[in-house]
Amino acid sequence: MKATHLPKNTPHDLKLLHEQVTTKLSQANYRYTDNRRRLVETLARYGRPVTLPDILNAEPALAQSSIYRNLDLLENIGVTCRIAVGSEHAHFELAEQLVGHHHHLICKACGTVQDVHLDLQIESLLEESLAQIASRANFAPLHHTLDLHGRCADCK
Amino acid sequence: MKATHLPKNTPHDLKLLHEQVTTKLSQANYRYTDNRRRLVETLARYGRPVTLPDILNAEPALAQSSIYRNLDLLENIGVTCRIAVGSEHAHFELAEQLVGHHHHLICKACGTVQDVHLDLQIESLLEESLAQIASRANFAPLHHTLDLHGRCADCK
DNA sequence: TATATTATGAGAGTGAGTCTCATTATCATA
DNA sequence: TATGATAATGAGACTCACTCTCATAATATA
Repeated sequence: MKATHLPKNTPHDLKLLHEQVTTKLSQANYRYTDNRRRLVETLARYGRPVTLPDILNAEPALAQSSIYRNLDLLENIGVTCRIAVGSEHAHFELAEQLVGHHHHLICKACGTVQDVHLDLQIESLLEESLAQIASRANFAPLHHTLDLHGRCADCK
Repeated sequence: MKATHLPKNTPHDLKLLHEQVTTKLSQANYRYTDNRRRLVETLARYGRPVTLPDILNAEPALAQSSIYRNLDLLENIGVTCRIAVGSEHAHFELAEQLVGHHHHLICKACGTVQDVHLDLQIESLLEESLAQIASRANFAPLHHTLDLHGRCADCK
């Protein structure tokens, strides 16, 4: 359990984030309750995909069932994203619509996931290549995920 | 290792595959039992990542516990690979050491996973870029996974 | 053949995640 | 501000993919 990244939770970013989430929620006729606000803020503060225990660690007053329920709801309206890493806890983070397209470094030892950005040029080459592959397979592409597995700085 | 593209279940490929698995098993002091042989052959025949129900469907006589146990054992010696797709069943396929590096088309609707190959040139550019990212993050990379999510031909 | 080791299968056990439902909070309208 | 309608919450029961246990069976070695 390492310290959370800080540059992401500046008051300004948080304010903007809350505004965006407010919009998305109200468009779907949902309320931006305290629970949901705390959940979104926790994800923003971590700045990387986290598990339910991570969330509970940051916000022990939240109920497990409510967290899962809200993560599901938020995922459906494009605020949150669930990623399956291994067979243990799922990881959750803010959706790419909010924090931008990125990829993951996944530590085989401690399970921590870290966000990284691919060179834009390679990213677009990749997109192109994937589009070709998809059309060849008669597959309707939505998005891609690219993860690098290995050992993080702390574990290697 | 080019024979892994389409005719995956030709007798010749199967024979070669069994030879490779035999070697790996004996090196680890394990036996190539009937159960394991059937499991490997089933994965080879499917030619794409499959779930436990898929395996049971092809080989109903196998015991669930034995399948999971052997998939675990085979994964540890580099014969098999488990991939986490969603929150439902895990998917299993032959390891890249045996069938070559590849990527996945994952259908959001039916959950089916399909193997695809990326253009070699882009693949190496990607490798390079990922190596850079890893070294910048002081991360020891082992391998990467690239999945395209969307809807398969049958579901779109 | 005898003996030690490894593999198997049936079912019990585990635990992440979901569902239920009674309670509470919030909204809309008068 | 009341009042009724709707949405959200939390505690715990429940599900189900997966793992573990242990008695039995198969295989290897002496």
